[in-house]
Amino acid sequence: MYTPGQVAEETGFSIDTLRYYERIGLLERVERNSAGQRRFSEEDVGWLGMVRCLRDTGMPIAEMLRFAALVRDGEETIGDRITLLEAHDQEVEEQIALLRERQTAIRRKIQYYRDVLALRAEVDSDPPLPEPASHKTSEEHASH
Amino acid sequence: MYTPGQVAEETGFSIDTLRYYERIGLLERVERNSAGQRRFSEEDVGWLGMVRCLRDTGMPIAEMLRFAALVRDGEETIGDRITLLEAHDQEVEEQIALLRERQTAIRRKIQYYRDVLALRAEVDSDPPLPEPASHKTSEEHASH
DNA sequence: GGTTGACCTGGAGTGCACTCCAGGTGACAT
DNA sequence: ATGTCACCTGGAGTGCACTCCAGGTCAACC
Repeated sequence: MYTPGQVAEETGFSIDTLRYYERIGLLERVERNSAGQRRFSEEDVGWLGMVRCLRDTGMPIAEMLRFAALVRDGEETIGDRITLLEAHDQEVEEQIALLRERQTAIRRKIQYYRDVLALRAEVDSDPPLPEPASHKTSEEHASH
Repeated sequence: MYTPGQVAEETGFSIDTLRYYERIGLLERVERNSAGQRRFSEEDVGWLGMVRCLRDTGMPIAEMLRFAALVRDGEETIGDRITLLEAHDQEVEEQIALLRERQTAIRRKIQYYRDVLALRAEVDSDPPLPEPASHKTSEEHASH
């Protein structure tokens, strides 16, 4: 049995968020002690671990609620749970791929800036080089 | 010169979003034709490509505005731009690492569900196996 | 017996990033 | 002339996921 503070500590959700999750039904009615304070079970904490995974991977709350409903409805929904999680896994895969792609572009940009600096340093240290006619370098972001 | 519709098409930002970006200064005052309609330059579109990278990798608008300000302030800010982008690149790296980690946990869960199904199929086909005393498998999510 | 400190409730407020709307303009096709 | 289409403006509204608040309850320590 864990106090709200302990669970907040362990799961990284704030106490307010835990209450919020209970209110909207993402967390099943948590037990209380005699004073009406929440006492989270091991199972609650385990479920919150799952919620954390799903949330950190961008699953909207509405879908987590659907998943929670499946879990509540017992073993006969395991097939559906697999389907749901696999679809989500696929989305995570795509998220990562997009991130990597964008990251590559950002790194190219960084390299571009580095090149500009290097070039400037070179020009500053050398006496003016013989330069081809036109100028006006039209700056960067024709990026691709 | 591109019409708003074309830019929306190319960059994936809605026309409303383009207007919004201009309003808040993320996009510099876009040129207009005689009728007051926007005509985006090649440079605008290039910049929007950068904005897309940053946005897709989770950079908040406030920070994109800081970056935009650096770009506006000319070449002497290139060092700062590199610093900013490198910090962001680092964050993207961490994002991806977290995503991968959570994904692994989700996949473990999927596998767990698969095992449950497999086990059930086995039990259903065989006659009841000799089973140790206690029951009530306390269900899943003590995940790890 | 008084003061922390951790918790409770219902409900209101926040921040972010858009998104929508009403009412209007100008260019072009039928 | 009459649509209709793509665009314009300022401002209001939306959706999501929290986060905060006022006022209150217990238990425990000084």
